[in-house]
Amino acid sequence: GEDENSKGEPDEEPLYVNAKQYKRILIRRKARAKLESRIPKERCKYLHESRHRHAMNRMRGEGGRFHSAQEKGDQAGLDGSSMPLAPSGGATLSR
Amino acid sequence: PTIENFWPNILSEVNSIGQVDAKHQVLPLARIKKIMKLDENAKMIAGEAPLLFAKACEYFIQELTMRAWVHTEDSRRRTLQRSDIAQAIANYDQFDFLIDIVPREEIKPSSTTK
Amino acid sequence: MSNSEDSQQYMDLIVKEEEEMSGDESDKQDGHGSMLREQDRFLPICNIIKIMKVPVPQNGKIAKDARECIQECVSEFISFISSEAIERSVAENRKTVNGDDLLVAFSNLGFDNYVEPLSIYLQKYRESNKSDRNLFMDSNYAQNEDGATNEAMK
DNA sequence: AATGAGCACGGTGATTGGCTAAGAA
DNA sequence: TTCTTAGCCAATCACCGTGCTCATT
Repeated sequence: GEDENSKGEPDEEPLYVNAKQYKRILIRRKARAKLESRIPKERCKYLHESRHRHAMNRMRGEGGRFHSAQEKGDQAGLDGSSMPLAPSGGATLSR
Repeated sequence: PTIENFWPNILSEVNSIGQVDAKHQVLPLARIKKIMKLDENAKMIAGEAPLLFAKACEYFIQELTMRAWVHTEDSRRRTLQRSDIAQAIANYDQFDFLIDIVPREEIKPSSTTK
Repeated sequence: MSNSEDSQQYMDLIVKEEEEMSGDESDKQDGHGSMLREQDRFLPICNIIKIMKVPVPQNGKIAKDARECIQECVSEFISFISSEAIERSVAENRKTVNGDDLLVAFSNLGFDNYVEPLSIYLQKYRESNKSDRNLFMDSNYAQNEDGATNEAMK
């Protein structure tokens, strides 16, 4: 059952853990504390600047998905060679 | 696919393996070794150690995810979230070593800790 | 006559120091020791997701928080077991942590379920390596099934 | 002899964001 | 109901694996 401490402050109740792991948990706590200063406090938005730029510059379909290489330069208007992609009409999404 | 069948299935799975393909692993061995090397007491590491960890991590991820998904279904959701993992850790004493990584306070739903 | 053209050289070197920083703003180095990146502390998130999807039904989703949570748990899992295994190898005056140290560590820390599958996996890995070596070395001598080396060689 | 650390190199799969349905609230 | 968010695509390039030398046992 619950054991309420005589003090009106629920500071820390005894937390029981796996007896086989208890000692190692304490050792790991100290090891992580030593590395704490080298660990950034929060996760960054992306890992690599180059891959971020790559994703931003990539060709995208109508639904925001990445699309096969069509042309890198977004300036269209060369001669009207037909592209076998994007048949007009119909539904846009499919699972 | 239930929890009581998990380890028996793993056992029959390893038994059916013919030759161990150390080449194409799901988890990169170099990264596992790097994490091991973060320990200041680590000096030399045998080549079989990262390979064993690669398999062990697969089992660990699957079991933890499976036990967390139970709580996802209990809450009638279709998306596994962090609180489900916190619940799974709190309900299995083999996961006690994660008590600092995912503290007990993170358990959102109404349920008395036992 | 003193000159003043040297400074250009330093400029080039400094410019050449093109470092890619992942974060947007200000974390470069803190105190003593280089900052650890996520690539050094965690396994790739994409591989983690692949494994997580195995026990989850096909139409199930996985939140971003949950992925990163598992990612952190796996790193602690490795460090936790490693710490025990390394201590055992040091206690036996060995500099190298081997697979058997890990198996003992799994057992001592209460991961009894892991021991048997990993033992079988380790055994199969070792005999796979031996058979590969025997084939490449010299195919003059026949090999034994149980892996015991022929002792009648002189 | 056997085996791992530390390097350089080349091949390759992890990384990556916009849109919108799926679903948490 | 409202509004947050995870899956969906595939091309680059950082990193993983490999093969070498050298050290240790």
